[in-house]
Amino acid sequence: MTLEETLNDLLVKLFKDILEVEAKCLITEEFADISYNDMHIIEAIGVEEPRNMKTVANMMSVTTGTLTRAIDALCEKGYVVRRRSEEDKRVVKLCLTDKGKSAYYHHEQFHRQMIKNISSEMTDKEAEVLIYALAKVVDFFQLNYYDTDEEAEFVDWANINNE
Amino acid sequence: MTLEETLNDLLVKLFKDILEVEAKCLITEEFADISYNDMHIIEAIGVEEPRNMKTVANMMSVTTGTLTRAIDALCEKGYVVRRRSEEDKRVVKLCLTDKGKSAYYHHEQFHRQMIKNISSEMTDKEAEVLIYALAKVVDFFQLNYYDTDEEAEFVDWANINNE
DNA sequence: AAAAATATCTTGACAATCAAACTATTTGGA
DNA sequence: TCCAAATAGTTTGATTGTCAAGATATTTTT
Repeated sequence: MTLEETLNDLLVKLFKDILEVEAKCLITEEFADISYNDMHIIEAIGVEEPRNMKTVANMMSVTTGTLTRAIDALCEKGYVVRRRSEEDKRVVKLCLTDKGKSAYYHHEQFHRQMIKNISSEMTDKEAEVLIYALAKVVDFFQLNYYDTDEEAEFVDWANINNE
Repeated sequence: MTLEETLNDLLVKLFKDILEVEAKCLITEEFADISYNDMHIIEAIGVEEPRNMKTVANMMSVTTGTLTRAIDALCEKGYVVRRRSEEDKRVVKLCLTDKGKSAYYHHEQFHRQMIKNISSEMTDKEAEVLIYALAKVVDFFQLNYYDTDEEAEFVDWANINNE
C-alpha cells in the first residue's frame, strides 16, 4: 500500500468513526427529542450574540426554507426562541433558551472530551505536527475550492487527468 | 487558543470542507441522476465479488429496508443489478453494471486526486507523521468505541467528567 | 413614490430513514 | 423427518431533511 492509499484509508475511516461516535454521544436520554442535525443547528446559533436566520442557514449550508422548518420544531420543543429585530423588522433573531444552552454545552463538552482523548494519545510534538499538517490541508481546501465568501468554484478533481 | 482548541477547529473545518467538496465533485453531469448517498452505496458494492444486501447495509450503517429502496432506484437507473444467489435463495447478490462501475471509478478517481493534492502540499516526512498521528486516532476510536464486530458500546464522553 | 432588493415563511414534492409486519428460505433440534 | 426458530430480503407507514418556487413584509435604491 502506498503512502497515498494509506492516507486515504485513514481519512475515510476517521470520517466514518467520528460521524458515528458523535451521533451516538450527542443523542442521549436528556436530549432524546432532538436529532444530530438539530444539535448542529444549536451549535450554529451559539451562545453569543443572537444570530438571524440567513446567517445560521449559511453556516449550515441549507436554504432559509429548510431552516425555518427545523427552527419551528426546535421552538416547539423549547430549545430556541425567535425574536423580531427592532432595527430591521424583516429579521428574526434566534436565541437559545436555557434548555438550548444546555444542549449547546453538552455538544461542546463532547468535542472537548474527544480532543482531549485524541491528544492524550500523542506527545506535544506529535500534536504540533498533526496541527501543522491539518492546517495545510484546510488551507488548501479554502484556497482551491472557495472564492472568498461568494459562490464557490469547484475544480473537477475527478476529471483533472482525463479530459 | 490552546493546542486542543486548534486541533478541534481544524478537524471541524476539515470535515465540513471534505464533505462539501466531495458532494460537489461527485455529482457531475455524467452522474447527475444519482445522489451523494447513491455514490457511496456504489462504492460499498464495489467491483470485486458481488455483495449481498445485508453486507452492504451494514457497511452503510442502514437497515436492509432502507437499502432495498435505494437499490430499487439504482436498478431502475441502470447502475446495479440484483441476482438471486444459487446456494441460498434468500440471498440477493448486488452487482454493478458497466454504468455502475464507471461511477465507482469516478468516485475512486476523486479520492486519488484529493489525496494527491493533499500530499503534494507536504514533504514525505510530514506525510509520514500525519499518517502516524491519524492512525493513532483511528486506533483509539476502534479500541474505545467498537466491540469487535458486534454491537458497539459507546462511552458517554460528554458525561465522563460530570456524572 | 415606485421599483428592486432582502429576510423570512409557506407549500408541494422528493429522498433517506426506521420500525414493524410480511414472505420465502434455510437451519437446528426433537 | 418435520416443525420451530432464525435469517435475508421486501413492503408499508411514518418522520425528517431537503430544495425550489412563490408569497409576504420590510427596507433600500432610484
